[in-house]
Order: sequence, then C-alpha cells, then structure tokens
Amino acid sequence: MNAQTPTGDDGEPRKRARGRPRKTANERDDGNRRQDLLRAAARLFRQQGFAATSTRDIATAAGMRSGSPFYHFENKEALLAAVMLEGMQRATGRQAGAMQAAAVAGRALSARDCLRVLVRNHLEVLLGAESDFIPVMLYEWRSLSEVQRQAVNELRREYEAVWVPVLQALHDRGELQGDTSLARLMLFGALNWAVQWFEPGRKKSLDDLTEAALQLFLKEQG
Amino acid sequence: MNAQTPTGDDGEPRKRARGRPRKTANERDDGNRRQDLLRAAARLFRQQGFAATSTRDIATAAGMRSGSPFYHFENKEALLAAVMLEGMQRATGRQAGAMQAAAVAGRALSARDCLRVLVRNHLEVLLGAESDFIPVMLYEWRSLSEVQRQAVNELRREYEAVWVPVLQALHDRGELQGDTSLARLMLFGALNWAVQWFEPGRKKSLDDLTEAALQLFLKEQG
DNA sequence: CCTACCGATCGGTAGG
DNA sequence: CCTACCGATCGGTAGG
Repeated sequence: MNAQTPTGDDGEPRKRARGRPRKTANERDDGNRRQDLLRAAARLFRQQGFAATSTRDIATAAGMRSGSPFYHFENKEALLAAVMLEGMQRATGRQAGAMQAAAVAGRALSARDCLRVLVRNHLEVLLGAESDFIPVMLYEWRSLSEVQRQAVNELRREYEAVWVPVLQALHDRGELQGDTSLARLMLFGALNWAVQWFEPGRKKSLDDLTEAALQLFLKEQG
Repeated sequence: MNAQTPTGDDGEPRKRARGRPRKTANERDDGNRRQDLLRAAARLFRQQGFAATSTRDIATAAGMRSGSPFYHFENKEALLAAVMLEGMQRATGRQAGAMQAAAVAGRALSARDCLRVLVRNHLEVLLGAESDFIPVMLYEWRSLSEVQRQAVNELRREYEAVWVPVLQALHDRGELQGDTSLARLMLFGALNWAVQWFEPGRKKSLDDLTEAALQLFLKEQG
C-alpha cells in the first residue's frame, strides 16, 4: 500500500527506499534545514526556556523526526549556542548598518542621535519581527557551557563596544550623568526588560519606547 | 547489623521502625522542614532554573529523600509558586517597613528621598543576602500555571503600587520626565537587570547602585 | 535525514 | 517523612 516506487523528483530511481523524497539541488545543501532548526529552536527556547524544550519539540516544529536534529548539531547545547551566535551576528550586522545609514543621511551625527539609532536598533532586534534569538541569548546563557559562553560573550562585547564612545560623548557634554559604565548597564537593563512586558502592536510602538528611553536617561534635551 | 533498637530521642520505644528519628516537639509541626524546602528550592531554581532543577535535587539539598517534598507540596509547580509568593510577601513587608522607618526618621520625606528608599530596598531584596526568591519570581514566572501566575501578579501589583504616587510626584515637580508608567517599567528593568551582572562585594555597593539610578533617572538633583 | 532503540532521569504515588 | 516503585519522557546513537 505505502510501497511507492522510490524515485526522486526527476523520476530517476533512487538508491535508498527510506526517508522522504530529496529536495532538488536548489533547496538542499545550502543549510536550509539547519536554518529551519535554528528558527524553530529559537522560537521554542524563548517561549518555554531551554530546559523545558525537548529536542523532539524542535524536530517536530522543523518538520523532522526526533533523531534528525543530531545530524545537524552535536547536541542540544550546541543548538542553543548556535541560536545565540546567530542572534548576535545578526544584531551586530544590523547595528553597524543602522549606524552607517544614519551617518550617511545626516552629516556629523550628534551623540544624542547616535544613541537614538542604537536604542532603536536594539529594540528592533529585541522585540521586532523574527526576533527570538536575542531574548534567548539574554535569558538562557546560564545553560551554556563555559567555553560556549565565552564565544557568545565575545560577540556581546563587540556589540556593546559600539555604545561606549557614544555614552562617553554624552557624558562629556553633560547629557548623561554618573558612571558611564553603570549607565550602560542600567540602560541595557531598561531596554532588555521590555522583553518581559512589551506587547507588539498594543499602545506603545518601538519609536515610543525609544523616545521614552532617551527622555528618561538624558538631560537637557534639545 | 543495622538493626538498631527503634527508640525515640527520649529513649521510649517507637511504633514505627522505619525512617529517621522524629524531632522533639519544639522542632516539628512549625513548618521548619517546609521552610527548608522553600529555601533550597529558591536557591536551586535561581542557580539552574526551574525546569533544570529536579525535585530530587531539592530534596537532597533539604536533607530529605526523593519522595518527601511531595508530602509538603502537591507538585513541583506548587513549590515554585510557594517560593514566589514567599518572596513577594517578604519584599512587600520589607518595603512597607522601610518606608515607615524613613518617614519616622525624617519628617515629610521628599519624593526624591522616597524613591531612594524604594530603590535601595528593592536592590536589597533583589541582590542582598538570602535573596533567591525574587529573582526566581522575576525570571521563572512563565513556568507557572495561569491561576498561580495571577496570584503572584496580585502581590506584584501591590508591591509596585507603592511606587506609583512617588513617581507621579517626581513627575509633577519636573524631576522625572515622560510617561510615568513607562518610566516605572524602565526603572524596574534597570534595577532587575542587575541580577544578571551584580557581584556582591566587588567594586559597587548597593548604595552605589542606588545613587547611580537616582542620578540617571532624575533631573535637577538637589 | 529516518527508523528503531537504549539507558538515564524525572515527577509523582502507595503504603507505611 | 521514608521505601520502593511506576510510567513517561528525554538526549542521544547505530545503521542505513
């Protein structure tokens, strides 16, 4: 009954009778399935947490069988690390792009405008569409091994390093008071905490949050 | 070999030969063991997360066998809820005490001083000694059922309600700008995030953090 | 990437 | 509160 002739999409007989039909050359070998796994894992890790999510859940969400994720990732922990690294790479890329675009549009961006761009981009990465990766990184890092944690922290330092001169400039102009290092930590806290309460499309927009943060943290607004 | 005479601490023969010796009347029936379980659970839930902590871990940490926690709590989730409710009750009690003490010491506390008291108390509850309960509540609430979540949120609203008039007063005086509701969320974010980076006894004290927060969020400091 | 499977662990319970 | 236990689930693997 279920003994269909084992042929590929092109009608040629295949060597292996088991498994689902192979994709065409366009769709395979380019890591599509790996990306599907990453996306599914990010979503579930965010919703339920790392420990509460089974690799079977992830496999099902990606349309695979229970053992298949281990073809792409050595173990569950490596999948978590990959989610975080992917998230940080995207975030850093987006951040660099946003800064560059703003610098081109308006000549000689003020420190205040720089911070606005950074905050707005951070909120987008954190709360925008397709953004499960960074919340997972923020809230599940204790599930990583020490080695993987260091790799993630490397990218995180890189991401945060962009903020340092901006905050320093604001401090020099008297627009930001107190220890800039503590200010950075508290600013990130204020923003990252939005993961816990922000509801997309309800009352407050990301632009609203951006302006509120600037108004709250900076003095002498122009 | 291990057939010791089954007698209680008073030397009287006991009816049951199994289990460890009963405590004297002073030590039992007052919920000591339950408190031990709560403390152990709070510690482990904070360190490893709820899902990654087994009830066996908790039992061992409290000096019990694997089945014993279920004598005190209906299930693992009820233990989590109890940790959170205990934490919120302590926090609210401490907060009320701190506000009262400050009001008695200095007549007519300024809004700024009120906020200082609230922030300082919040940091103590969050980062001080014996403070695993509130971090667990902040970071593990998604593991609760809807009913339990509502019970916790009730206490949380009560706790946060104390802050509302203080922030409103600061806003009225121009010391706090923008939407006070967003300001409250961002302030809590800035403080709660310290759970992720604060290291007790290293560089920054809780007083340092308190002053930094006030300086960062308030305008026109006196 | 699927099938079939394993050993370990987990939350929870009956009975005392 | 302990003993002894159960069914379910989980991460992971061998072989194709």
